[in-house]
Amino acid sequence: MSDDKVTLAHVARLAGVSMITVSKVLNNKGRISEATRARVLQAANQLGYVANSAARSLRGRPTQILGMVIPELVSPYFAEVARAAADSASQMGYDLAVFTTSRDPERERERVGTLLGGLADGLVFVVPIGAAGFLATLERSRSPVVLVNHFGAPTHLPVVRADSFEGSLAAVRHLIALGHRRIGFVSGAAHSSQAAERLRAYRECMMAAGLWDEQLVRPGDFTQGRGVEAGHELLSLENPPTAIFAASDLTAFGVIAAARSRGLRVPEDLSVVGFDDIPAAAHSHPGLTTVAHPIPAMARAAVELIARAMAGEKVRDVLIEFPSELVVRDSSAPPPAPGDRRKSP
Amino acid sequence: MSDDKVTLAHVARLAGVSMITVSKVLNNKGRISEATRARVLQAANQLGYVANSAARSLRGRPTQILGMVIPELVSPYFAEVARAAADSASQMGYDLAVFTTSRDPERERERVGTLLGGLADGLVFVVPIGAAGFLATLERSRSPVVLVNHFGAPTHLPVVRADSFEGSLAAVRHLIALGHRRIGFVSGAAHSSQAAERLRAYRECMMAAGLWDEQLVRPGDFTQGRGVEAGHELLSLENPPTAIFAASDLTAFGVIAAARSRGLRVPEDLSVVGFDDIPAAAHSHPGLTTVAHPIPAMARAAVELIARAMAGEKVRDVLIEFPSELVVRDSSAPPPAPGDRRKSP
DNA sequence: CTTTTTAGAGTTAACGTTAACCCATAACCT
DNA sequence: AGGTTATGGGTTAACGTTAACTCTAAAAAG
Repeated sequence: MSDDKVTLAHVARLAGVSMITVSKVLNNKGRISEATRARVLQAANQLGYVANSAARSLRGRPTQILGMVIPELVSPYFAEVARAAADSASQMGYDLAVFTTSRDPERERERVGTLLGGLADGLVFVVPIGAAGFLATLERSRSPVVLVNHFGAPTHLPVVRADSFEGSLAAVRHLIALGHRRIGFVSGAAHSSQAAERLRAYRECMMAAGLWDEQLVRPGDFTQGRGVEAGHELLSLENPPTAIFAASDLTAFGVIAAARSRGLRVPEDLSVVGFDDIPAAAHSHPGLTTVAHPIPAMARAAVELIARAMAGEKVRDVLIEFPSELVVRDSSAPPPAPGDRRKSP
Repeated sequence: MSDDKVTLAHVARLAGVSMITVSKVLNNKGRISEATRARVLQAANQLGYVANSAARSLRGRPTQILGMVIPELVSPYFAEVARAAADSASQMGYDLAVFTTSRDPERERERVGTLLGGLADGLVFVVPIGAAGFLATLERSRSPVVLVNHFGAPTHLPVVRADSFEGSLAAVRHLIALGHRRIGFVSGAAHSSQAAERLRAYRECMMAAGLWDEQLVRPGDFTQGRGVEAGHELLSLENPPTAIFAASDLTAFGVIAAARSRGLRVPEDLSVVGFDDIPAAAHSHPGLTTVAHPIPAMARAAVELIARAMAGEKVRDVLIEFPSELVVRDSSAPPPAPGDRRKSP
C-alpha cells in the first residue's frame, strides 16, 4: 500500500522509458511523441509522482518561490507584512515561503541559508531588532536579497523601508496643536532602530516646543502588557501627562486599559496616540489615532525589487523609503480644562 | 568580491583538509582534533559558508522544518492559525515554513510536493474550501502529514479540527433566549464545509423553535463586503430580523456597518453575532458576540501530532476535534420592544 | 620488538534531478 | 545514391552533501 518515495526511476520503469524522457515530459522540454508523453503522464499520475524539489533545485532550476525571513508572526505588524508580501508575490506568479526566527540570530542565519541554498529564488529579509550580523555574508551571495525596514549598518543591499521619524513628528505636533503640554512617551524595544527613530522625533519636537521632560519618557517593548505598566507609571506622576504617545498600537491599547482602570476616559481625560495602524486600531473604541506605515506598498516594492534583481537588473544601493502618515481617529482630543479633569486615584 | 556559492569544497581547500572533514566538523560527527576543528570553523566563517539545505536534505538528513500549506494569510482566521502553529513549532524546536496557495489546487499540489520533497520533515495542511483532491497521494506518502479543519471525504490521515456545529447552535440559542424571533443568517463561502456546518446548526435550531423562514438566509463568502450587502438585503425585508448571525466576524462587521448606515444601533436595534473570534472582535465597539475556535490549542495539537508521527508513532485515523465556544460580548441584547425600534429608512 | 588498538583523516558512492551532448531512424533534398 | 535535416529518444556527468567504509600513523599492550 505505502510505497516509499516515488522517483523518476519508478515512473520511467512503469512507462517503459528512461528517466530523462520522463523528466522531459514533466518539464515540457525537448521533443517527445504524443504517445510517449501520454504514457509517461499516465504512469506519473498512477504512482502519484511528485518531483523532489530538493534534487531539482540542487540541479539549479528556479523554484518560483520567494523566501521571507521575518522575526515572528505574532505581532500584527509582522503578520501584516507577511500577508501583504504573500499577496504581492502571488500576483507576480511567485509563492512566498515564510520563515519565522523568533529573533534568534543563529536561526536567522540558518533560515537564510535554507532559503538561499536552493529553495528560493530570492529572499525578502525583514530585519529584526538590532539588525543582522551577517549582512556581509548576504551581500556576497549571488541570490537576490531585499532588506525590509533595515536601519542599521550601511549596506549595498537594496532596502525598502518605512520612515518612522516624520510620522512620529506629525503625531506629536498633532497633540501639541490640540493644546497638550504634558505629553508622555512609551518607547519601543531597546535595540529597535525604528523605536529609536520614534523617540528621536518625540524628543526633537518636545525640545523645540520647550516641553521636554525626561520623566515623561518610559521604556517599552512594543507589547500591550508593557503599555499597561508604563501607562500607570506615567499617570502616577504628580504632574501627569494629558496625552501619551506610544511607540506601537498594542502599547497604546495597554495605556488605554491602564487609564480606564484608573477611571480616566479616553479621549476626554487622556489622549492616546499609537503607531502602526494595525487593523484593530480602526475597530477599537474609541478608534485609535495612530501613525500608519504603508505596508502593502512596501511589500509590493520589495517583491518587485526582487523580481527586478532576478531579471538581472542592478539593484545594489537602491533605497526606497515610504513616508509614514498620521491617521487621526477618536482617541485624541484637546486636553481637559484645568480642574475639569477627573482625578485618578 | 562576490564569489559564487561557497561550498564545502571551498572551505575544505582553505582549511587544507578534505570536504568530509569539514562536513564532520560542521555536524559534530566523527573524531576531529581540536586544531583541525578550529581551522575548519575559522575557514567556514571567513568564507561565510552556509550549508546548502537542498543537498543536505537530498542526502536524507532531517531539516527540523515543519511545512504548513494554508490557503491564504489575508483573512485573520488563517493568519491566526499560521501564527499559532509557528509558535507551537518554535516551542518544540522546529521552524515553520508557511506556504500560501491562494486556493489554487495546482499550487496546493506543488507546494505540498515542495515541502514533502525534502524541504520539510512534516506537513500541516490546512484544508481549503472544498478539500483537496489529492488526499490519496498524501496518504501514500511516508512523510508525516496532519490535516487541519478537514471535513470532506473520509481519510486515514490524522485530522485536527474545530467543531462549528455546537458553537453555532449555542449562538442561535443565545439569540432566541434573549427573545429574538426573527433571526437572519449570512452564510459562508458556498463550498466551505465549515460554512455548511454553521448553516446546518442555524437551520436545525430555527426549525426546532418554529422560527424558520427561508427569506432570512442570505449567501455569503466570509468577507466584510458581502456582509454589508447581505445586511442591507436582510434589513430591507418587510419583516426584518432583530438579530443577525453571520458565519464570520468580518461578515458580522459588514452587517454592523450596514445597520449603522441605516441609522440602526447595535445592539439596541439589532443584535449581531459573528464567528471566529478574531482579535478585532474583542477590540471593536461594541465588542462582538461571536463563536470562538480554540486556534492555539488546535495548532498545538497539530504540531504535536506531527512530532509523534515523526517519532514513529502510528497516527492513522486519529481525529481530534475541539469544541467551539460562544463568547458573549456587547453586540447581542434583547430585541427592542415593538414600536420602540428605530425605523430604518 | 611485534601486535593490537585508536585517533584522525580520507575514499567511495549515493540521494533525485536535469543540462548538454550523443545516437539512431526516417524523411527530405539535390 | 549520397548527403542533410528532423525527430524521438538515451548517455554521461554533474549539483553539494554525507553515511559507511577504508586507510595511516602513532600509542598502548603483550
